[in-house]
Amino acid sequence: MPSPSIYTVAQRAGVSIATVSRVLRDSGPVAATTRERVLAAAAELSWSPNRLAAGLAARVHGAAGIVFPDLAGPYFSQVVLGFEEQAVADDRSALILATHGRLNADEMVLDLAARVDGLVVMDRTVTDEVVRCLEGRGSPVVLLARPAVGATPAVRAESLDAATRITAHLIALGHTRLAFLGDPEAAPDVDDRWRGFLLAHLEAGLPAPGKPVRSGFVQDEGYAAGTALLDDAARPTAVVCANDEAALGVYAAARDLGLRIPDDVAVTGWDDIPAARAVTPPLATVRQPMRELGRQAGALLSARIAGVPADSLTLPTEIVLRASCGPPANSRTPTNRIPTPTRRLEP
Amino acid sequence: MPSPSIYTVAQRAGVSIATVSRVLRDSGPVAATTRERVLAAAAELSWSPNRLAAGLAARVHGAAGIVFPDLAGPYFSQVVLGFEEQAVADDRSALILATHGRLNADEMVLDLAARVDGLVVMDRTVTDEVVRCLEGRGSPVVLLARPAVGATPAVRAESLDAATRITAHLIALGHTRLAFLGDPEAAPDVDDRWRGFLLAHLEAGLPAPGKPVRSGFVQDEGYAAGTALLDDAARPTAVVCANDEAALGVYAAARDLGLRIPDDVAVTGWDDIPAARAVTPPLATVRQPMRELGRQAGALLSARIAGVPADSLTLPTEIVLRASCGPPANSRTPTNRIPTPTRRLEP
DNA sequence: GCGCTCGGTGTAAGCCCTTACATAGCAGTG
DNA sequence: CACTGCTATGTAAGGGCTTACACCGAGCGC
Repeated sequence: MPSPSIYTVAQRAGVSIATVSRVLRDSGPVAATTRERVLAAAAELSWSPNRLAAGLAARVHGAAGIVFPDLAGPYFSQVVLGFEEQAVADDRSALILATHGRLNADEMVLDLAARVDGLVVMDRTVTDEVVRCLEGRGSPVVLLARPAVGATPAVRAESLDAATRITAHLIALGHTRLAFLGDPEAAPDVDDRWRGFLLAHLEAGLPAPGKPVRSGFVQDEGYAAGTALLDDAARPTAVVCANDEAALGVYAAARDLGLRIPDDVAVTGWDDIPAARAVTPPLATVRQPMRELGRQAGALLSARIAGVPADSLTLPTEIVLRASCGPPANSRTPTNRIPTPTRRLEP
Repeated sequence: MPSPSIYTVAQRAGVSIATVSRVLRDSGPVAATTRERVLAAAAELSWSPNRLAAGLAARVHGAAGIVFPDLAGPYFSQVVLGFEEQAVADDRSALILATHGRLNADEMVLDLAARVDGLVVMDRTVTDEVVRCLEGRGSPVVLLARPAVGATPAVRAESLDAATRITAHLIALGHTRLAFLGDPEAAPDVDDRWRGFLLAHLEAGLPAPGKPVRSGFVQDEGYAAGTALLDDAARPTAVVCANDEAALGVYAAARDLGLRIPDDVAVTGWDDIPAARAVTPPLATVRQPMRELGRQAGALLSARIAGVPADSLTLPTEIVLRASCGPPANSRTPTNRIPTPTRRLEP
């Protein structure tokens, strides 16, 4: 038995397919009794309209996609979840695409674009070139955690200023040998954090720090980089990490080297993942509104899909000072927060 | 200018639309020179076939979906990522749907089913009823981390045995007052863990333990539950947690209550998330192949979509003993692993 | 030379909807 | 009572692709 179609339902309800469509989409007037009959017929056949056909006719996909490098750690998960929430709120399905190492990322993204009404593109997953190509083909794009491209808006969390200030805080505590752990080339946000780190040195009149100690976003890489960095008599007294998970790797490295945090080495992270509060000492970090980033990107995308031009947006971050960056180890609930203001980028 | 269609391309290449389709789908014979011309025409117009139309004609969505409760923590992220990998490998897009608290989950899942070729359904997101309904409508389903339903197969990680053994390990260390932290009603897997916990008591001839201390999967809930549990003179000497994040919440609770792990209280988790190795002392836990769960579910789904009947599958877990569960605190690299065998459920 | 097989191509019939436009009935006007 | 203005419904034209089937010419065995 072939699955029922709008024709089957129309026949059973004794109306035309146009009326069935009207009932379902609630477009155009339908008599109450007719509506009942149609609904009943649809229920009896347990029919639901074929999305493919509906989309084809209406020229709409009813779906939005998000492209991200990986789903490693809370940051990406939360962003994706925020995006999904917004998509559902806008009555769209959410498609995901992780590029990881995949070399044909461009191709995959282009392919994905053919099945959605718009796309959120994170980080360095694809080149600006591809973004322009997408827009050229009529796919609205919103960038996330990377700079705007032409008329394509970007949603970001403030990084530069927060990085400057958390570094300045460490310097104010007396640290003079600081290291940055992370890879500025891995993501635009990390580059901002690195530049803030540099800026704080400049502003404090300190000599320029050493090059970044390259590390990815995962704990294992933080452990490896942290071990290399700290297993040295000339080790820094403070390590500013590009994200919390790498910082947790440094925690493990310090523990395995017999170093105490913050007495022997101060550590800061970025993101404020839950584990940051579970470790001892609690990890000082910069909180960014991960879920909100995804949600806002989704909302901007919806606007663009609707034809409304959208401006770029920078969400505020919040410095969260905790015991890992130097306050006496005996302080019990070190959660002072210094908010930074929201700001909108000029178009 | 309307976007190009297969007709535009055919015209430009001087062939019929059938030939264009053949070139693109590589179905049927096409002369090499003709192929070139078509490809060139498509490139010049930067045309790519409309997926909606293609899907409609071929009666295929080229997409698979996964339904999960939330994306909180590494477990769900990794599972989803594994699923995405498999989907891409099978040349399908991945759709996600988080049900969170949303009360109309059933409806949303049914809606999602209308836009994919098959669905992976995790945990208690929807009832068995809905699963049957989906299958009834011709949507293949694979269950994940929940029991099979009729002919719908399930992919799971072994829980009962591992829970029995890690509890037995604690008992062997001399613990007699153990508590289980987690909500057996929250997820079938947690229920298995709870039953394993009970079983170990039985086997050891210990009196039945108290009821589970209810807690969700997130750290904050673990903290709250842990605080309530430990802030009591009659506190247990060991806490078996339903997952690592809740266990990390217990870590924070213990710290805030001035209790030492494992001297004052032993703690175990579940999942073996990266942070389990970063905390001090390292967290003993049960590793489950999170990514692999998602991948296998995706693979089974592909099989079912292809019309191949698929059997349920249980993946092995691995007990990872670390300092949190009792070995002297000075032991440095406590990573003994006790593997459990893979097994297949009989159909 | 003759029918045959077969590679290469075109024709046209769907796939299942949405929606502009046409039609019909009916209550309310002047 | 003809006419207007609705509301309720039907008709039919797509939307952009896949694919069964028909067709045509060329190489081939005999």
